[in-house]
Amino acid sequence: MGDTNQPELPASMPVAPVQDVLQALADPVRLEMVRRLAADDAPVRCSALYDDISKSTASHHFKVLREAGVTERIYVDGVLHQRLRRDELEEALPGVVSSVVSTLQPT
Amino acid sequence: MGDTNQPELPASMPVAPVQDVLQALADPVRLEMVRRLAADDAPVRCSALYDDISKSTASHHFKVLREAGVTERIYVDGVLHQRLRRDELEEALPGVVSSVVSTLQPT
DNA sequence: GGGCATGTTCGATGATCATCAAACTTCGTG
DNA sequence: CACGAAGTTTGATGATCATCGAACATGCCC
Repeated sequence: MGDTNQPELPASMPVAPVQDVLQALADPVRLEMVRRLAADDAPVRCSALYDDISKSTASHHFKVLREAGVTERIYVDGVLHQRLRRDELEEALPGVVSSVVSTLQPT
Repeated sequence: MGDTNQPELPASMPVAPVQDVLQALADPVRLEMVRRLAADDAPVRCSALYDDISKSTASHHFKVLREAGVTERIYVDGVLHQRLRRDELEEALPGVVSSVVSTLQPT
């Protein structure tokens, strides 16, 4: 019917308590994911968010980020993407995302 | 001579890379310590920064915070205190401390 | 429908880390 | 100087978590 053929996805979590958000960001792999998400400021294909780890590990990190309310999943042209929930995060923890994301990465 | 009889303490670390700061803050015990430090905005006696954990555990957490450049040790009247390095943190990661500290704690 | 690509879930394994008690250091005080 | 208070260090233990491969789910395309 009016079905756009986009698969249904569970509703996004609210942004979790600071503790959990910090924990989510405090992992190098996840921080890099968030950096890449922030760089585009648009939904990004999952596979573009990591290198050198297995799909299952990546999926695990997606889950952690999602359950902390940092990201959400959306379909774009039938392809799963991750989106950084900038506005919600800015409201819950003003300054944190931009600060964390804009810092130079140590070698 | 001009010696104030204050014991010497090693110089403070520079604020560590974001990764390490986040890791330091991403522990409930340490976050509570930082909250108490921020509440006073002045050096605080070590023993006033925690309850329900052993001295050795507390000392471990102090070390983590210190090595991330989040806190430093100073002597006040011959008594060891911890101080939150607000200014340095604000410069390195603007908004993070105030955001993290001012959030309501979940029960 | 069959095959392929892309993510997720599950179970197991190894590494990291929070925790503690005990021994040690250091300072202040009687 | 001996004692006590306050932190630190060390070594051990248990819990948490990042990682992987294998099996499963889902959507796309020929």
